[in-house]
Amino acid sequence: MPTSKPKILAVVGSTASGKTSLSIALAEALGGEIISCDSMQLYKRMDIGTAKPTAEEMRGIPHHLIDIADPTDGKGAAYSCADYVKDAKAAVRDVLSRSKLPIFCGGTGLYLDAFIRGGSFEETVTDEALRHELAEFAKENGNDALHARLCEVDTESAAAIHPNNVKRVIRALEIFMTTGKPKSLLDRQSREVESEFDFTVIGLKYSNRGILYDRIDRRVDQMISDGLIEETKQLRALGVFDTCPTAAQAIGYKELFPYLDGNATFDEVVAELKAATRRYAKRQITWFSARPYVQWIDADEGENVREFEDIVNNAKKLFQE
RNA sequence: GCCUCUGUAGCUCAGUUGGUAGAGCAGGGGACUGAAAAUCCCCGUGUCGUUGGUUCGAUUCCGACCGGAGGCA
Repeated sequence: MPTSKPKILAVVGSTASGKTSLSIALAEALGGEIISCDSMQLYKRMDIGTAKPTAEEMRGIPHHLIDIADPTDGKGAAYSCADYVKDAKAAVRDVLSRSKLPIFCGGTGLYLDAFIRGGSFEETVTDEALRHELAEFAKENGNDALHARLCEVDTESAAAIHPNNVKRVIRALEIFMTTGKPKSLLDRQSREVESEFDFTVIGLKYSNRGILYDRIDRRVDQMISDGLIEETKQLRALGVFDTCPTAAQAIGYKELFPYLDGNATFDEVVAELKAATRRYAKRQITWFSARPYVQWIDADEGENVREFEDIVNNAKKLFQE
């Protein structure tokens, strides 16, 4: 006889879709606390560029899994999806212990997906030296040669990963070489475990992509006037982008380097940052659209963004059904 | 005013020794459970500035005109 599972809410959507304010309004309305699901906001010091909610925006709602890793301590680099699943589980228990509703909010689809699907990962394995070695192998012998090596030990993963996707091929090989088990087997095992939670996942959707892109443009301009350039200089001075490869991937900083180095104009670099953010939004939309568990609500209607209150009410209705 | 260069995809440009054209970027679609704001895959018809001429056939050659860049007494 299965006992009823604890209910959990999640708000997803692309960058600049408005999920942060929606999640906070829902937390206020439903007595919840936010569990961030963002691979970049979890880093300390990276505030403006990651659009981390400010204390004012949080409106007193507790936020979890923000500022939990320090990109300057050298260890932040190792943070992975597996760590996230572990940390999220602890955060959910913590929130539930206070009889509050855990509300996930974030755009890192992989992290949320891994958590929702349940299951757990084997000991996190990362071997920088091995990665480097495999990358060299691919460079010297070609992508296909590296892919062939994966094919020998894990046909299933090899079939699922394009030979040119070297990063993924390396990761699959790394998993096999450090755990002795093929990634495809581990994935299958984790799929057999059912989630211990009852999830409602709400996605914010813009039928009119132009509206979303305008929001992105405006948000980038806002970040600039909030001091993004200064923040980038500080993070750079701290060596964040050299010592923390994951943080170095964040959109919002690396795009500005050419300007800071005098190799591009300010306008060029801002345009590039906007374009990079648009591309990211597109990838997020593709990802979330393919998740069967997402229930979509419209954020826009024709040429306009809908009333925030309507959006909140629709989300509440979906959760309570 | 004269001379030279230039006008091709939303942008930057390549090309056709005359048989209606192709790259990069942007954009669109997609994949993805262990680095994911990352990584990877697929998608290119556009009055070839306008208008006359030569030609079986012109975006390509010639002329004029219009726009842009540079040079010269």
